[in-house]
Amino acid sequence: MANYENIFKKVVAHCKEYGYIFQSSEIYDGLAATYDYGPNGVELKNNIKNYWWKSMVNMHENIVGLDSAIFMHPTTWKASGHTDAFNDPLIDNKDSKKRYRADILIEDYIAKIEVKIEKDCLKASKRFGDAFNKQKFITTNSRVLDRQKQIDIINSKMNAFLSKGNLKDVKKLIEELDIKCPISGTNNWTDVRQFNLMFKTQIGAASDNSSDLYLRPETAQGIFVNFLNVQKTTRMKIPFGIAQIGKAFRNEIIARQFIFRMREFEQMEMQFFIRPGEEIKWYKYWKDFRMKWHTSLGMGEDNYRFHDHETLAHYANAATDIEFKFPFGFKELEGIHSRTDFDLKAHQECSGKKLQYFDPELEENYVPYVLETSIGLDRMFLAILSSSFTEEKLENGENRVVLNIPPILSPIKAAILPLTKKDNLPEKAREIMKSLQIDFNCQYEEKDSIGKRYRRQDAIGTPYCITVDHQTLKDNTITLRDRTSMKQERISIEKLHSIIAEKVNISRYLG
RNA sequence: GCGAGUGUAGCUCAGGGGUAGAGCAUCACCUUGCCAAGGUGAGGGUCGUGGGUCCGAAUCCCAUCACUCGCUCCA
Repeated sequence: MANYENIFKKVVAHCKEYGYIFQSSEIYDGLAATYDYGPNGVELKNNIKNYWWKSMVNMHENIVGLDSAIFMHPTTWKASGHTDAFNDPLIDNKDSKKRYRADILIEDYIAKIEVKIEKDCLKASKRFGDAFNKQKFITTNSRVLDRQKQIDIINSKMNAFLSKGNLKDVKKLIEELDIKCPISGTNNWTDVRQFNLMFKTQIGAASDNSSDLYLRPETAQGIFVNFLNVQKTTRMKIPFGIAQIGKAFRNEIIARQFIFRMREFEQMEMQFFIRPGEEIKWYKYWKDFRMKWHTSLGMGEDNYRFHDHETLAHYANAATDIEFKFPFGFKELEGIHSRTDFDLKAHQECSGKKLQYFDPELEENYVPYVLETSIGLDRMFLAILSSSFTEEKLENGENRVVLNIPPILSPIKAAILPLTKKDNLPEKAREIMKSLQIDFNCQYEEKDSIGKRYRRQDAIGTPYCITVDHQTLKDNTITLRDRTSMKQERISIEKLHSIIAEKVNISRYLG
């Protein structure tokens, strides 16, 4: 485990040293869990986006793209359930230092009373034997009725306090019920505090007549509210999908582990609209398809696994995660959720606009069901970097650090290196650079020894190094060095373009 | 928010009351020319910030800020 942490630290340091990721606002001591993508980072990120977009949008006739705004009408979040579900009242026990959701503490207390009722029933059924009628017992037995009354009172009090945001009374209720911390066994509680997991901001420059807005906590809702716009303008027929890449914001209580969990992050989402009743078929299809996308990159099939959810979110009836083996263990990389018609129905109710589809085959109107695939772009970035980071011991005893990034995703595809700075080699090298850079991101370097330049390119994951030497001037050949094997091959300049193109050709991966 | 740890050069770190250090990196010149480490020279730091103790603080004390890790949350 210590070794894993070590590798993770090295990856983080490597990201900074080679221009992949910087701490945000570093000159002001940084901002917690916020990071900037440097020159190589932004290239890798764009390449990941492109690889996803190609596979999801361009290669599916029935999936189209969208880029919806980060600002949305506040009612959106009412409809999606985020305004309620993203608001957690939290309370700490001062003795055990444990933090709990205040409402769950109370609910657990209620659950205990319910267990008592069950026990009463059990006892009674033994006593009455076959004549026992549970329904009748519950509605008539005075002890059960008392317990039920207690539950109802607690529930209504809690709901009243929570909906009014009356946190002091929530604490009072916990104290009245003498709810104790399961760890410390004491009722030494802090005040209840509200954690709003959505970022709030205002629209309108004058603060007195501005209205509250939220930064979107997921991109999906922009797709749902545009469902009809997209369907009508593209004349899509169900089943069809809408894909979107964009930033989302969550005020996580803790945001840690480098770019794995940030408050500002980027998602690549696709919502697939289907006939009600066909969700399991499509759930299976997308599970399979998305896993194939991941393994197509060749980063090792053992590094991925599914984690099916047992408890489901308020909108889902089936859910799985694709987990990746990060340096700190298997963690969620992508989610595939069967979201039923929860979202569209909720928007239909909140907006008063019909969000239905007329199915010509079935000759009926319905609110489509939705199958979602949602992958964290930053997590994908971290997955690629942490799995491609390699420290090697070479035969001559030297160490080499190389990023074995899948070539199609590498920020730089080829480095063009004149062996020396003289004898017209730089001019020749720049000539080659010109012929390649329109199709491939290339880098020219003439500083330092050739070995040093190779290692620098290894460290940023450049798949090919092209070295121009004196022989090049005579016969138009160069040496082509492969990043992973370090093998060199003498080839003619005319062949260069097709060799690189073959290596980074997307159909090699997704074909 | 609580607990622990860390802040010294671009990076990795040493120094623990008496003139601010090393390696790597950077820049210049020379040398070499296919796998990071040749030579000479140069630049770069109010030792996270503020206060205190002291003749004197990077060093001791107090406060504060930031980051890292752990706990609570995670659609």
